Amino acid sequence: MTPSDRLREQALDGFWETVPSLWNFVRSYIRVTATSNFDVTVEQFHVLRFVRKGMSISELATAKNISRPAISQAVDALVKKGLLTRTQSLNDRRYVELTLTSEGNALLDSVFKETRQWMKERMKKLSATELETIARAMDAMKKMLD
Amino acid sequence: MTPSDRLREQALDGFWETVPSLWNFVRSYIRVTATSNFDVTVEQFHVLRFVRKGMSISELATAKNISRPAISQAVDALVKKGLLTRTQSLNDRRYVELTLTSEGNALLDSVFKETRQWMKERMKKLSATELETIARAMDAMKKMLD
DNA sequence: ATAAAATAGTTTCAATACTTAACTATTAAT
DNA sequence: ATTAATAGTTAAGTATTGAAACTATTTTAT
Repeated sequence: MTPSDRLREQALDGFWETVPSLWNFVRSYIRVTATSNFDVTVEQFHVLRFVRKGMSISELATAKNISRPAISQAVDALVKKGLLTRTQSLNDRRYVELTLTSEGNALLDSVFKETRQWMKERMKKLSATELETIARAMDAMKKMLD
Repeated sequence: MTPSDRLREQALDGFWETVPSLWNFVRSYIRVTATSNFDVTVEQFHVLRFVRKGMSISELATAKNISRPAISQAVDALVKKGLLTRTQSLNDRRYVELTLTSEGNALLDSVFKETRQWMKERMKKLSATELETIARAMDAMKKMLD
C-alpha cells in the first residue's frame, strides 16, 4: 500500500461515512417540503428538477434508471397538475420538449430556497476554515465525475 | 451579507453542484453491480445495507420514508431469496430481529468491495492535497448532521 | 393488580407505479 | 427508395406501496 493509496482510502472512508447519510438527510427535508407545501411526490419533484435542466424523456429515463414509458406516464401526471407542458420540437419532430410552467418553476424555486436556507442555518456550526475546505473539496470531487 | 455568510453560500453552491450528481453516479454503479451480479434490485440492496447496520422494520420504514407494511413485504422477498432471516427478539418479543445470512453478507461485501475499487481508481485523478482536503471536508460536513 | 394505551409487526386490498411488447411518427443510413 | 434507428406513446400485466384493520406484546395509568 503506497502513501497515496492510503490517502485515497482515507478520503473514501470519509465519503462513505458522510455523503450517503447527509444526502439522505437533505433529501428527506426536500421530501417533507415538497409533499407538505405542494401536492407532488419526491420522484415527481426530481423529474421537475431534471426537466429544468433541459432533459428529454429519454435522457430522464436513463438518468433515473427507469423505462421510457414510466417517465412518459410520470410526465402525464405533471402535465395534468399544470407543472409542465409538452411541445413537439421544431428541430427534430420526434422530440418532445418539456417545459416548466410558471407554477412548476415557482414550486422548484420555493423548495430549493427553503432547503438552502435550512442548510445555511445548519452550516453555522462550521468555522470559516471548514467552509473553505468544503468548497475546495467539492471542486476536487467533481473531477471524479469525468 | 456578512463574510461568513458568503463562505456558507460558496460551500453550499459546491455541495449542490457536486454531491447530487456524484452520489447518483455512485448509486448507478452500485445498481449495475448489484443487479447484474446478483438477483436484487437497488432498493433491496439498500434494505440489506440498513439491516447490517442493525435496523428494525420500523426504523427502516422511517429511514427510507416508506410504510411499515411496504418494508415488511420487502423483507419477505429477501427472506425468500435466502439473504436475511427474521427471529423474534428475546428482550422485547414485539420486535423482529433481522439478520443477514452468509449469502446476504457476501453479497453486500462483494458489491461494496467492487464499488470501492472502482471509486479508488477514479480517485487517481486527484492530487495528494486534494485527497487530504476531501478527507477533512468530510469530517466537517458530518457536523451538519447533528 | 388490572384495564387502557402504546408499540412492533403483519395481512388484506385497493391504488399507484413500473416493465415489456407492440405501435406511430420522424429522421438517418445504405 | 428502402431499411434501420430514434423518440415517444399506448396497452396490458406485474410488482410496490399505503391505509385500515388485525395480533401480540409491553408500558402506562388508575
